[in-house]
Amino acid sequence: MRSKQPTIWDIAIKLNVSISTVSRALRNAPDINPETKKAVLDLAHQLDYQPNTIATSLRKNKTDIIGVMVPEFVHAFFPSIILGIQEVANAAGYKVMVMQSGESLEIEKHNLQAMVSSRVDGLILAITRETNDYEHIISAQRKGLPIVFFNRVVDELQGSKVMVDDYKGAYIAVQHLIQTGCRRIAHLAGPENMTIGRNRLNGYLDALKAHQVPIEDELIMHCDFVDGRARACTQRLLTMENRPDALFAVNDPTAIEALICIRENGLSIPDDIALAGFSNAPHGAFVTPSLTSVVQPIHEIGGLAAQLLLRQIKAPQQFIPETHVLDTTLVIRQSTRAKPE
Amino acid sequence: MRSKQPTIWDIAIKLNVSISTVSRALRNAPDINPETKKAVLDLAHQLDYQPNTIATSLRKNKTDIIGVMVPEFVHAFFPSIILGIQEVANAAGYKVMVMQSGESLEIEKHNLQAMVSSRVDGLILAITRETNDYEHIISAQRKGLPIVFFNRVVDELQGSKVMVDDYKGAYIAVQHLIQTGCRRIAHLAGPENMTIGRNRLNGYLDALKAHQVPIEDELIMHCDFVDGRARACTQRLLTMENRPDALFAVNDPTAIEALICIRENGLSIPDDIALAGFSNAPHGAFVTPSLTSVVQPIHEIGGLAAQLLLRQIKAPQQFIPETHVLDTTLVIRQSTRAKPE
DNA sequence: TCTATTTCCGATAACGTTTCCGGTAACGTT
DNA sequence: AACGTTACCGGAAACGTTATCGGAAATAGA
Repeated sequence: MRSKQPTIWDIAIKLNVSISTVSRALRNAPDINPETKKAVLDLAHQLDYQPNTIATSLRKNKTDIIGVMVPEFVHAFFPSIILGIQEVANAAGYKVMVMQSGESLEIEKHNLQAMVSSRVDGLILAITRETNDYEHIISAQRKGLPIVFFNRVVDELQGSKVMVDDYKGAYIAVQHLIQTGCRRIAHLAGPENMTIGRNRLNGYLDALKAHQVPIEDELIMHCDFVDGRARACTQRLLTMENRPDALFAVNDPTAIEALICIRENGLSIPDDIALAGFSNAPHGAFVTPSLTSVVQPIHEIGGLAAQLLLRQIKAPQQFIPETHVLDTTLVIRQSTRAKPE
Repeated sequence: MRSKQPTIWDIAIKLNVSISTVSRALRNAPDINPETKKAVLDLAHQLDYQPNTIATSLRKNKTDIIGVMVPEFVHAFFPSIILGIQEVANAAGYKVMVMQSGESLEIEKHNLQAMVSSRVDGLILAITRETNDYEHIISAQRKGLPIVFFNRVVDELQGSKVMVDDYKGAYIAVQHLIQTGCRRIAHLAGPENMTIGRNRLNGYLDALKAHQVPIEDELIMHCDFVDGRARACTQRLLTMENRPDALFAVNDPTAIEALICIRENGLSIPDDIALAGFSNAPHGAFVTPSLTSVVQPIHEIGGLAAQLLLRQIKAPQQFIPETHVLDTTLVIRQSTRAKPE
């Protein structure tokens, strides 16, 4: 029963002109009589004609679609970034196709293939936490697919990258913990193969060194963004003979898991244990105690990534990869002690 | 510099066979010599050949893509549903294209056009809060596009619908407030043109009636899902001469706005004012006090919607629209008083 | 009046697939 | 020896556009 959609053929026949003329009218080409153009447009509107972008894409060899793949989007972080991407992409006449890898390398590979097969004009990508083999990505790049990486960035891949100053963010967060009197500061860390994890760890380490706080390896727990692991790690930390008096979490979801665990153990924040996160979302403001966190310009990340990608799409030959590092700042809330003066 | 991607032509020439043969090999058709098939597949793999789905879509007149449009996805509600959609869609060999309307009718229209133009095989849609004209949707349906509606559902449109038992959810939430001693219960309501808003309002009203609690019109505030309005409404309620002793919010984001407002006014929850929401997300568990809320089977909504859509796609002629109403239950947390015995 | 230019339009070949319709060769059956 | 079957393959049309090319008519320039 599916009624077929009208094509330029239908319009051409009804108006007794050629499909060339119809095509010209629809994509307002210069050499056409204003009257016939109007006739075509009127009929098109009357038939509720919608151009078949598939045919156009095949012919023009471009889809005007940019793909976005993120590990997940149930936390607000990636959705907010996608918002930023969509704004600049739509403004430039591009559509956005969103996929999620679910933190699975296999799905990432599969989705990437699908993107390549659908001939997206470019891709904005945050890799999986388990992505340690980059052949599928490099293969796509070899095919000429422009890719911009963000958030989860890795040295082995080349291409434009958008990241934030993870090192500085971690440094100032840990410094703040030290300055408010904490001495045994644990770190719920991210994956070490990713720049984001390494930089935050380094910021943590250097802040400790700079303030002559001894580094203890058993206080560094790798949670690696996997759900539930932060809770287990926190539990281990809390039952140590010499309990830490502060936690610095690699991101907010990790911090919130820790917060719940601490609360369940009947300890108070920040009196027994202070807690700082790395902001993925505005939600940290709503938990109690509200979360001290490093904030990053989320919206800007998406917009910038899209801009870089569009630039590369439009001039692929003279394009030189750029790495942008956006600034981070600390927002002090209730989960850390007030600065003593 | 963009290297062109290999086509079945390249394979055919290198192997000295026709493109028909290559095509047969790639989509393992029956009548082909196993040896030539192997040769084709080997070369395809070696060239890293990826079929051009655009050409396939044009030829086969279907894209194997289902579109999803939601009002927003920075809150966890819609992303969770999309997760459910993706699972069943991917399992059935479909890709999912996600768009958001940003609660704007204009963007909804534009995106819908884009979906129609890209010839998605079907659409799962939650309309905007300001969508009161349905011509664009009906027009798409006339073109034969199968559409399944969810969450934001409206009587004027026909097609399969997936919703939850809003009436019952609201009823039991308000009943619980009454049974824990609340007498002046305000409602932060949703838009009245949407079934979801009406049903929750009716549940609220009927619960009051059933327990002989007088209905006061000035306690019903229409926040209509717009950011910030719940806060203003709550503020108005709190400064009334005769302050309500409970709030029932149409959803959790609304409830959380109210919670913050109440907290800022120095009032305590649930002692001064009890608060209940309608669960869009698991986040209600993390705020303090944790939020009493009506829970709905979020994941199931997406999966069911996708199933209904796929069924309609595969047998459009003998398809009869179905409306599914999923069950809701109440989770009692700290934002309402404990049941008195 | 004749040529040169402009204005508008049609025919047609692509784009990369799938699919229908044949066609050849090898084989088995009478 | 003639025929029907089978197994495999190629040709070519089609999907709905865009873009190139050339041609006819109208206009301009001399």
